[in-house]
Amino acid sequence: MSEEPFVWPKGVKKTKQRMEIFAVLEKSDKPMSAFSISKKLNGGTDKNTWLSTVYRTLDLFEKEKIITKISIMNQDMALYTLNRFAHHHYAVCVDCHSVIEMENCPMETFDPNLTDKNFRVLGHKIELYGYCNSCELQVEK
Amino acid sequence: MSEEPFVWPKGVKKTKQRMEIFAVLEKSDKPMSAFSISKKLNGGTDKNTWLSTVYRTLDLFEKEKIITKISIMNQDMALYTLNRFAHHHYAVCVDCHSVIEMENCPMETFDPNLTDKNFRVLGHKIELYGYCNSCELQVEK
DNA sequence: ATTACTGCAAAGCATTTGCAGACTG
DNA sequence: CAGTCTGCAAATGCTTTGCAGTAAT
Repeated sequence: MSEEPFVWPKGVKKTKQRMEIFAVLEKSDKPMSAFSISKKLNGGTDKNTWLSTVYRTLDLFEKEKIITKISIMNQDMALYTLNRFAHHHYAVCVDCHSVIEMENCPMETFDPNLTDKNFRVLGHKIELYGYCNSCELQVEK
Repeated sequence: MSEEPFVWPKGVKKTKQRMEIFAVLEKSDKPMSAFSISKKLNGGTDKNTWLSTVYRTLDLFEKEKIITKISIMNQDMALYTLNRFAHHHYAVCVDCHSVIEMENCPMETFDPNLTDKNFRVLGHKIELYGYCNSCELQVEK
């Protein structure tokens, strides 16, 4: 289940804040926004403090390949998720914006056929959109 | 090649601005940002005017299913493309942000397997990212 | 001690909104 | 003419940045 706990890069200080942010991401099975992370950190309070630190930490983690930043259609905030859980793709409800994980990846069996264009593929991002169960039921309103 | 020219929805006025914005999108084979559209409209000048109208028109077009709004990873601006060209997917250079179109769609032959989760899939969005040819050559810098 | 990090406040930037005047049908 | 649109300017909301004090190594 747990992979190696992950090593702090040298020169990077292991602060309380960073460890807490990591812990929050680790406990969540869904990608989180900077704001929702900071809310968790502040114990539910809406204190705006921390937010810039959260962003800076997320940038750092992303640079260090610890997390992945994803930006979802019609959602104004970026979401972040531990790479441990990465290479998952998501289905997003166009109504309530809830996020469901896809079990497998269409790209596993697909050749994008870009070699003639000299494009070196590093990765990919896939999103489905549609209606989740509860919003589907209310579509007529 | 050309599908039906598309009908203006009733109640929606056919103004000079809207027609020009449509024309710009029609001439471009790549998705464009609101800003780049407005630059084209202003004949290359950086006039900030128009921008809100461009956004409003793009929102309208999107609502009327004339265009599709896409938001690309690590790119802060939304991009818009005529649906006539839609259901294409893109490879984006992580360095210079140039956009290359993919010829075919991995989802054509893929079952996301979400029916058990009661998610009604309306559509999808796929992006590859990596290095385009010219950036690949400069990677060492 | 050094060097990196945090909190705070202020700035940036894409996008949205309010409003009065201008234009379409 | 009536009802929509446009331009302008100001507001919004997420994210970034500068700086002086604080904490990690």
